[in-house]
Order: sequence, then C-alpha cells, then structure tokens
Amino acid sequence: MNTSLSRPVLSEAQEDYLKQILLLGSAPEGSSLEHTTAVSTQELADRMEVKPASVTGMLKKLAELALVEYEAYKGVRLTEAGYKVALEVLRHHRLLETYLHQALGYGWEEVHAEAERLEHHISEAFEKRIAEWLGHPSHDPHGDPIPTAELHLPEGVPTRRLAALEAGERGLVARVGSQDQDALNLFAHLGLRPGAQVEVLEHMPEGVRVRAAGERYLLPVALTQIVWVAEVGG
Amino acid sequence: MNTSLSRPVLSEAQEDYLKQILLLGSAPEGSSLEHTTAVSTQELADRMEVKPASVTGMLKKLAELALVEYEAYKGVRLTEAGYKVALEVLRHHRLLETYLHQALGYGWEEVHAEAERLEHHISEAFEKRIAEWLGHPSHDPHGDPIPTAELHLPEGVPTRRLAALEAGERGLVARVGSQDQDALNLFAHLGLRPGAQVEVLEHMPEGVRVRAAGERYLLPVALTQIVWVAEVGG
DNA sequence: ACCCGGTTTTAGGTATGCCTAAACTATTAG
DNA sequence: CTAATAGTTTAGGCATACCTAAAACCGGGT
Repeated sequence: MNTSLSRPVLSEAQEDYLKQILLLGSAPEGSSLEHTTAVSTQELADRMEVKPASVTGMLKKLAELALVEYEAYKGVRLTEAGYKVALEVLRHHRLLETYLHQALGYGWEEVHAEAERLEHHISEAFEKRIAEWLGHPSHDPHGDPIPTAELHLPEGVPTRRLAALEAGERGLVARVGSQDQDALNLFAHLGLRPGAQVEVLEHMPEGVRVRAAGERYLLPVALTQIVWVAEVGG
Repeated sequence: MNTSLSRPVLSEAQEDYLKQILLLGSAPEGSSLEHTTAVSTQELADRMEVKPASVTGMLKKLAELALVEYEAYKGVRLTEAGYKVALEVLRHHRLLETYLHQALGYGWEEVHAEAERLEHHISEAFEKRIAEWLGHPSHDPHGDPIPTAELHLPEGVPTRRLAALEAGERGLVARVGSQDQDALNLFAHLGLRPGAQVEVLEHMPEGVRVRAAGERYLLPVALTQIVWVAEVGG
C-alpha cells in the first residue's frame, strides 16, 4: 500500500533545495507546476545561506536524478517528479506548523523553526496521524495552503497585499508570507495574525498607517508587502 | 536562560554513540555513572550496525571532546559530560515514545523507530511542552525510566526477569527491554505489555509456559530474559 | 561593437562518517 | 610457552555537502 514506491531516498539538503525551488519559483498565489518560473543560482544561495558555487553543485546532482531541469546560466525548474517531492516536504512542514500551534500551544510565529528541523524526519505514519488529529486542515498558522495527501495545493480565496488597499479599506489577514523571525515576532506582537481584521488608515512615504487589534501603527512598506488580505465578508 | 550553555553541538552520530555507550554499560537496573562498566568496540559495532573500524574512529573523536574515556583495546566509559549528554538524548527518546503512544495513539511496540529518528531534532522547547502535556511521566511505554529534566534517572521498584519466576508465581510486567521490532510485535500481539499480569505455569527445556491476558503460551527462553516483572501487590 | 561588472561555473580543498583490507594485540587452548 | 583466534586498530578510500579562489559567461550601456 506504499503509494510512493518510486520515491528515491533523498538527503535533507536535497529536499530543502527542492522545497526552496518550489517556493521561489511560485507566484504568491500560484499553485500548479506550469505556473512556476525558473529560479536563479543566486536566489537559491541567498535563501539557503550557502555560496552560489555550492548551489551549482547540488543542482547538477538533482538534474542527474531528474528532479529538476537545469541548464547552466539559465536557472532551474522542477520536473514533475521534483515537484511531487517538494510538495511532500511542504506538506510535512505545514502540517507540523499547524500541529505545533494547535496541539502543543506554540505561538504561530514560533512554529517555523521547529517544523523546519522536523519536516525531514517524520514518517508517513506520523504525517497521517497529525493530519487526522487536526482534521485535515487546509491552511497552516501563517495562512499558507497545505498540500493535500494527494499532493494538490488547495486554491485560496483571492487576496491582495496589504500595501494595495486604499485608505479606508478593511480586510481580513489571510496570510503572513514571511520566513523572517523578527518580522514574525513583530506581527505577532502587533496582533497582526491570520484571521485578524485590519484597516488601512493612510498611506505615507515611510509606510502605511493601519489599525489592527484595536490599535494604530505605522507599518514600514516592506512589511505591508508581506501581509495578504482578503475581503471582510468573503 | 539557556541552562545548557556548555553543551557543544554534537552530530547525530555522536549522540547515538553516547546513548549506546550508556545503555550497553548500564546494568539492567543500574542508574548512576559509577555503576556503569566499560563497553567494547565490538558491542558498539553490533548495536549500531556499523563496522568495528568505524567505532574506533568515533571513539577517538569523542575522547578528544572529553565525552568518553577511551584506551585502545580496553573499551570505553562515559565521562561526566558524556553521561549528561547521553541522558539528555535518552530523555528525548523516552519522552517522545511516551508522547507518540499517549497523544497520537501509536502502539507501544511501534514507538521506538519514530522516536529514534526524532530524538536528535527536537528543541528543548519541544521537550518541555510534551513533558508538560504528559504530566512529567517517570516511565515510557516499554517501562523504561525517563531521565528527569535535571537528568536523574528515577529508581524503579525491584524487578526480576520473567525467566527467574518459579512455576506458579505471578507478577506484573514492569519492563519489556527489547530494541528488536519482531520481539516487540510478538509481545504486543500476546498482550504481554507493561502493566499486564503474567503467571509462570511451567519451566520447560524449550522455554517457559506462561499465562498472560487470559491465554497460555510457550515463550522461548530468550524472550523470558527480556521481560522484567514486579511483585503483584508491590 | 565592445567592455565592464555582476552572475555563474570550475577547480581544488575541508570535515564527517562510513567502508574494506591488512596489520596488530590480547587471550585462551593445547 | 607458544600458537591460534577473536577482537581491535591502522591505512587508505568513498560520498555528501559545504567552502574559497579564479576563470568563464552574459547582458546592458556607450
């Protein structure tokens, strides 16, 4: 009954590369392999905190395994097989984040680092048990979609960046798309979490004045690019 | 607030060696560093499923880190520092086993493999949260004692091997001390789990006739050495 | 058309943790 | 007391996954 008979055993590093190629190559709301773009060596090197030369080496290895299509000087794309692996890793990650939050009381801003380490080490049995415990959730605590057991990414409701709201508009935080711990801590502190209501009060040169959790803040522009907002009634 | 400031970052392999040196060097009921015996290269090689040459190499490295005392041809012992690390790993392992059993519904015979992989990858925060969720348990699902947060091994009630009971004697299974999955599966199947009552019916050349969970079995001698039994009323 | 600077790749090196094969040590049997 | 044998260590290799330094590429601006 093992449905992933064909899955070769990959190293932690290899899984991480595939996951990052997926994340970097996907549009913020993209969901299928066809909608991904090629990812550069540099981008990967930055994200993985590794030198570009190391990335080149790994990409060659992944290309040999037919998990990516790689042409020198032109960036990488996932193959169908590589996409599957990336989604599996992403499913582990996001299920773990959700479980840590719901079952163990971690703050939504704390779950990333722990999940990052565990995602490569849990069995399919573990994945299944936490998914069942959670009732097969569709989104993690950051608002990111969790790939299904069949490895499809659920479509989300339409969202816009917080930066794109006009003064006076309100919305519900749908997703906080940051990997940066400091930014997450700040958002958590401000009560700007998925599910919360926000209102844009005013656009200023240094940022955006918003109201969230009953308080007003001036949010630097960079941070308003990271928060995705859905219609209030939607 | 980090209480383990001094703890150097060790590799997974190094942690595993330290753990096995502790387990192999401890008497079945032993609990302090003074009561441990030296462990041979061969024993370690067998347990870790690795060649003796590899063990020698690792022991040299651990000796340099002052985690073990090692003299060529004479086996290894843990130092105070190595003992601490080993207990920490053991605590992670046994807490995880307990958590998998209690919180996620794993069978007591299934938890070992999953815990084995996860023990090296959980944070102190994770350890703390599952310990709290479990109410700071003193024993894992196999009946093995869990080192406390302060890294002391709790004393157990006195136990004897099932093999040592006279015909007609009864007792409570206190501990099933096996790492072998097949043996565990068998015990689980027979209902011979920690907490269950057993009675020795008869000693025979090929094994011991016992009654457990209302049924009678002939248990091979080797397996009766693995099961530890406490007084019924004790 | 060409040059410059950033990006990417090549070449060569490190550390870990395992392997095999061969040399060595210790202990036990005769 | 020596010789066989079981246990151990040394020597030399391999794969992974990183690194630095230097060479190769490529696209934009003049």
